[in-house]
Amino acid sequence: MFTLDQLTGFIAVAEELHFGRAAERLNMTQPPLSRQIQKLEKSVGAELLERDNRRVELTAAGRAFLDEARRLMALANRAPVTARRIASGRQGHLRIGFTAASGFSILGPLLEEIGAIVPDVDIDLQELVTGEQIQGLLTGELDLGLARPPFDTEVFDSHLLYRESMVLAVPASHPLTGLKRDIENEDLKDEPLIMHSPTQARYFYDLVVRLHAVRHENVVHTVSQILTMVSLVAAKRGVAFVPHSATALGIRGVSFLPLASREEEPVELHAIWNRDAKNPALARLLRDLEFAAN
Amino acid sequence: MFTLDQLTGFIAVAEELHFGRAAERLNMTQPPLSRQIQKLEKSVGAELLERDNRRVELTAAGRAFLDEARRLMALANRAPVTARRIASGRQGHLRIGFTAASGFSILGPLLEEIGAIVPDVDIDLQELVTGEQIQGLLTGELDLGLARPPFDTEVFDSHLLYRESMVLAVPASHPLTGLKRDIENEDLKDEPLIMHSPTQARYFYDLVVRLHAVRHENVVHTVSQILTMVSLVAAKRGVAFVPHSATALGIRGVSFLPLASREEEPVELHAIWNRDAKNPALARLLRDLEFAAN
DNA sequence: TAAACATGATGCTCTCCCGGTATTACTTGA
DNA sequence: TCAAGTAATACCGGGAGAGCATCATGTTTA
Repeated sequence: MFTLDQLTGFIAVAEELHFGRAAERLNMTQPPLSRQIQKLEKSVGAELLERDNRRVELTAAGRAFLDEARRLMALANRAPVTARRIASGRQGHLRIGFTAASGFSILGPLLEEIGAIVPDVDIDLQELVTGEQIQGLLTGELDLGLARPPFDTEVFDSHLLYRESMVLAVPASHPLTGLKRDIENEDLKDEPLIMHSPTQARYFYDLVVRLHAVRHENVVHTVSQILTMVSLVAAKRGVAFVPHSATALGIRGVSFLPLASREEEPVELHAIWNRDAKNPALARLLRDLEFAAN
Repeated sequence: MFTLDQLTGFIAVAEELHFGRAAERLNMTQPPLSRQIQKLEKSVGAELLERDNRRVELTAAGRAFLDEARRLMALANRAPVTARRIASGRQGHLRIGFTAASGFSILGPLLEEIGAIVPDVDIDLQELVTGEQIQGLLTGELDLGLARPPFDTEVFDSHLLYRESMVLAVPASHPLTGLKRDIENEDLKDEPLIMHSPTQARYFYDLVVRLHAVRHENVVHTVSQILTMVSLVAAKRGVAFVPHSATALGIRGVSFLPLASREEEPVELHAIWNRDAKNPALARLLRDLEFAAN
């Protein structure tokens, strides 16, 4: 097999058509360059340059090989650059999971910020519920999640992205829409309720139970996605507790009413990532976004 | 700059994810392989493999670099093969000039033969009159010509491809078409004649003058291309001496009549080439077609 | 819990390759 | 016929790379 040095030598000679000048260009003397070319020709198995003591010219095989040699050197020069860019996180792939609700609030601005920080990193987006995101982060299929607590802080680092209030979604014609004050738990004691799934949407379930003293006998549906909830409200199946960002969903026939609550903005959205993830693009992103661990 | 050996080593380790087995595959021992990888990483400027004492795995940069390394090695392996094929004449370019008339006779079968002998050689065809072909062969813009004598046998080698008779082209309604015998020079003493150019079509000019005692006062046009001649005959401008292959042109309104002649098939077509042409594809073609020099 | 094992890294030595200097061989032009 | 130019060759010295022996460290096993 030939060496890249031999290729460099050959390219120089092919361009200069003169061993002495080519050697000068390569900061070496002529004899070793002659030998380089001889070895190259031997390993290629074809005469590349025709040379008598007066002139040097390319053979047909040499012209073709010159093309290949140039391509080879270009590739050889580019490969380390690419590798370094990936190692430094300026280039590469980033797989981001997000919940449907976050898609309507923080996702857009966040992606814009990411695009400004690492413009050459390809972003793969996947809409996934929190549980699926956790799974993906564990198996390495995901680099970053936009999800809700709780998660194992032994395994994951996180950064609070966003807080918002909880609001009550009601059918547009509902009597409560006439109320001039925040909704109290008492106002809902006879309302049919569309409730979060205690397994699939445990975060909301726990939050609503804790803050709003849900009467379980009022629950008419149990669902896991905010979008489904709002659709059911629009269909007049009942009322539902949803995060404020759900107002951006733009579904007709639904009104959103403020809730009286002990906590101002109890709904949290976190960016979470595997503590020992290896993706350099993630590392750079976290650094530049100043998502200090935890 | 890294070496191709380092790339080979890296590819082996990346595929085995085990230095010992990779070294075995490369017929070497493990320590120099470890050092190869270290040097490669240093020259690339990025960590490509993450290795503790138990496992080896690729970094993100390593995965990308592996792709590039494979491409590089594939190119490096292919380049000499291509060069050898071109040097042996099995691959490459062949530029062939031909006269319009030969395009209707020998060119098709010849190209078929060439395609069978050197299927991977690209053939560039150019229709050129003999003089232009000679020029092209001298400057190296052409490898092979299909042309008529004379040419300088000091510079060119040649091979007689084809002989044919001369025939007389006359308008379809012409009185001579009634004749039941070959045309004699005497029959043409009052016929308007479309004649070959003594400069541009010197071969035909000389031939016709020598064999058919042209009366110059009968010449109504002087043209250089057979196709033009036959068109003028069709337009009833006169009669013309053309090679027999002109009957294949398929122009309406023209009849071709046999000529009495001292020579059976006086019109020659030669393959000619520059004696010291360098194109290996030409050398192989001439060898395989058994076009012994001259 | 300690010993054996597995595996990548390191130290050392030897050989071979590569580059430099000096010289040769050959061609060309004055 | 000689001078100049240019690629090839001879010879030598330094450095890179391969192998062997060994180390460091983490895992498995008794």
